[in-house]
Amino acid sequence: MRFAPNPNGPPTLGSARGIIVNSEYVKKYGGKFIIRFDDTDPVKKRPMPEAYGWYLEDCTWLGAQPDLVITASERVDQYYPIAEELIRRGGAYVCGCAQVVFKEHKDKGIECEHRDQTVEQNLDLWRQMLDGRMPEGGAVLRVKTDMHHKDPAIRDWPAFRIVTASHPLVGSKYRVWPLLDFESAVEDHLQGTTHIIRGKDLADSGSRQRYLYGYLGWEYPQVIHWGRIKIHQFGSFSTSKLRKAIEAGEYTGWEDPRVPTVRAMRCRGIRPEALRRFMIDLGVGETDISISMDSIYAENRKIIDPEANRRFFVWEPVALEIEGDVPALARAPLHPTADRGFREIPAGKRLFICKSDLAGLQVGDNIRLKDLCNVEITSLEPAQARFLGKDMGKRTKIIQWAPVDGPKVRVMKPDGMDEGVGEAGIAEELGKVVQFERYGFVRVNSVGETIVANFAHR
RNA sequence: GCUCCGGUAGUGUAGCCCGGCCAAUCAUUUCGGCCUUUCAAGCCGAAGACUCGGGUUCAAAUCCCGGCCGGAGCACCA
Repeated sequence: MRFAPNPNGPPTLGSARGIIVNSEYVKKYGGKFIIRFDDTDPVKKRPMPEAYGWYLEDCTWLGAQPDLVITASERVDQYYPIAEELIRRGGAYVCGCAQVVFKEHKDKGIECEHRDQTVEQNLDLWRQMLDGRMPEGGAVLRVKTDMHHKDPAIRDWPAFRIVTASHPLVGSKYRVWPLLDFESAVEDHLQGTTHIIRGKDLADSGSRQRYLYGYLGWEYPQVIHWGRIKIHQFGSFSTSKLRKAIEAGEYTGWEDPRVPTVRAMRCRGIRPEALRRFMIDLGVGETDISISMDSIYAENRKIIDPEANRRFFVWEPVALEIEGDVPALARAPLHPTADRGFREIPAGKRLFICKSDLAGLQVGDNIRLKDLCNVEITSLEPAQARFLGKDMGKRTKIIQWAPVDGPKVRVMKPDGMDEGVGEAGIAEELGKVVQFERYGFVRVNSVGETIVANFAHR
């Protein structure tokens, strides 16, 4: 099995599906999981040098360590002898038609004059392509299929073209570059690929590539196609679009919580196992699907809920003055069910509560400040209350609070940000996932003057 | 225009190949209830689907034909 990305950005959730499902089949049935970088276009889909490493990192994080990593751009000279053999067997010809001309021939099912060239003529022209006597755009090497094939998409397809631009990885080492159908077909054979899962946008590739396999006497792998995947919360996205948006400064980078990359998920505290379960559950259907992050979040919650410590965070804080014997210190459990000890939070007569909580209160209401005490609201503006006692008593509304000298906390969310004050202990959770009570799960990303956390989900 | 591929609850998914055990699985979602020092989690319950029309058959989600709807390919992109 293989996963064959173009490294023009880091893996997205769409890539994650390919990585996870392919590697899962290998885990289940044996075989090898290969990452193959299809980076044979130095211009239109120009690869990004950093992205190669990003793929490997994210694969490992996703629990899909590849058995082999190959990079097409470093192997182009291995493709040339195969092209030559193909020409010798009469399976390909050098076509000098202008693009628009050939397009018309294709649509009408007309064979061009280059198709009848002899093997010797083709070999000579091929060498001219290789050694620079042929200009860029001057000719392509075409695989002979059938110009009367009922599906125009299959008719004599191009296998190599001349590109003089420098490649980010191998520079100007090659001037004749293979196109995907050729490169992919040859590598699949070279690596002994038995099963391919790929997007249904490549469904016609099989028909094209079978001609090549036929000329060379190779056996074509089993293929499954799957539909497009869309995510409600992110809409449709493409790596190149994201890249533009990031370069334009719309996002802080590839790890921005608003972006559907694997690394952004990691920085939000989404666990690889949650992604794996989700992607495996999706299966390999051919239907286009439009999924919701909710399912991923639900999987993730099952994993992190038992592990995440609880902390107080008050967004849009407003001060509440309390009259009476408010304890100076609160002892709150780090986790509601697991026996993990307590955290101590300084309290006192002046505390922060959420503006939205205050908005739901009326004078005379009794509320519980969680793990601290009960109070009765005596005034709304300014917010004032009276200490009632430390005991819980009968059921009352329970809200969280924060000390007035607590650290500033900023939570970056997929759809904005929240700012407020939290308990000092949050700083101890750097890099970890915690639950801000009555708010949601976050990953603490940086600790400084302001603590910055990325929102995972509720 | 030519070609190919799909269509099960709001969203995914199982079942379809090899027709009956399907008054259709599981998850998510939404809504109730229980529990609870979080509007979390957990537990209990409810809601909600075979695209339509023909045909074959004792019997169709499953097989056949047609319509409708959706997606993809027809690049010197991947």
